[in-house]
Amino acid sequence: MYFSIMKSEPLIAHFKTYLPFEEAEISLIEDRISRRRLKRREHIMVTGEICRYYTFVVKGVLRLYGIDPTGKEHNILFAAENDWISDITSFHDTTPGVSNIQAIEPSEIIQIAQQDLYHLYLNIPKLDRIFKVITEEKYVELQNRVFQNISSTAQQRYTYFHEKYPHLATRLPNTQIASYLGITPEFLSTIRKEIILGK
Amino acid sequence: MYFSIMKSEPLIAHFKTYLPFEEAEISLIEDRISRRRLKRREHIMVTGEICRYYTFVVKGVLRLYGIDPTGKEHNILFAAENDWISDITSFHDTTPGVSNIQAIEPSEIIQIAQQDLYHLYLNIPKLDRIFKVITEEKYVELQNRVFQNISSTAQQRYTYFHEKYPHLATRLPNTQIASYLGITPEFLSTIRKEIILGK
DNA sequence: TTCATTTCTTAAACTAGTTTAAGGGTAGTA
DNA sequence: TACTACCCTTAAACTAGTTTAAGAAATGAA
Repeated sequence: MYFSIMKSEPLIAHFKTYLPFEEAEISLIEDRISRRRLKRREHIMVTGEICRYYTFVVKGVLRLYGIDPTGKEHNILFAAENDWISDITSFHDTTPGVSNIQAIEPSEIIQIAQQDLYHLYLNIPKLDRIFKVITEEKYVELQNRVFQNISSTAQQRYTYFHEKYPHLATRLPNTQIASYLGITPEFLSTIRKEIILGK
Repeated sequence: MYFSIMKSEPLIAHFKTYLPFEEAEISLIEDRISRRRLKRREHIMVTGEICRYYTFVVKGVLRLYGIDPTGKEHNILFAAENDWISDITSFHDTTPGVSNIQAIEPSEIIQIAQQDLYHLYLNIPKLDRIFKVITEEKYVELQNRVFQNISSTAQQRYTYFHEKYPHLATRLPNTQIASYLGITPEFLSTIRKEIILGK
């Protein structure tokens, strides 16, 4: 499997959008990550397993979903290019996780194992700063989603999703979007018809 | 207004649950915070204002809420003792915020202004680490809430809220809880009756 | 190119949650 | 003490979203 001379290149480019990095730091990171390809529908974690990696998406789309007591899947988030995905609690505490992570499209990812990430935190202190900022950004996104969920109708939530994530909305099957919005695919279908009819 | 010799004492105790602190660091923090009391219903931020402070709750309960286009309020989160509350985007970007923060009970808070927090980040690097962990913890909580919102009925969400936040559930008016769950107070009332009747 | 699977749509019957309106209980204040 | 504002409840009519079932359209593997 050939990628480029530096397998960490897309990840370094991502970090550099936050703070500058030196060559020595880059090669520390290069030594502590792994890179791999995923097939469509391939899982990198399932409920009950320990989440061993912090995963960065180089190419493709992944979803993190939970399963309710009746066995139904519910999409908690999507991660496309330059986004992160992991079961944070399972990863940090090394405990069995409750979520599932699956590639929706054929994808390419970079992964950092727990011990490697902790090693990097120790040797590159600005990574604490960077992941603090990344987590804050993702926290704010999630907070906006909670506000949508408690204050809007399904149609408004669907419209908001289209405006905020056009690259995802056009690329994902509607069943996946319905699951993310918390409605049935059938109801999403009627919503879409109403929007076309201008209601 | 008299609090104690160290006005930062509850905040330091909070930080020490993450990492040890030395006297020099503590006095740096002591010099960069302010402490105040809030009356019931007092606001520390309203929509359109810039959120000037990261706020730590020493005593009492605050809520962060948004207002929808029809003018209705929706509770995004509550913060009780030893929790943080702020409009993160407005705080970091110094831009007008979209949320409102209000004391539900008479409360006591510790506040850190943006410049002071950045000064502390520079001089006490482990604060980056601590706030990274705090934000991750709060992110996970919010993710669980999103899962509840998209996968459960109102009754299940109410039961979950009671189990997860008993200290809040018993202390808040039901109207505030209904707003947080994304339902009307009338429907919460019928839910509560059904639970008592064992449905 | 064909077959099998996944994805999307329609419609009818159903359930979950809202709205409106009215009334009762309680706490804070003049 | 009585007033006011707030909080909670009940019930009936309504609207938003689900379920079930069936079929059409698109996609992927052989």
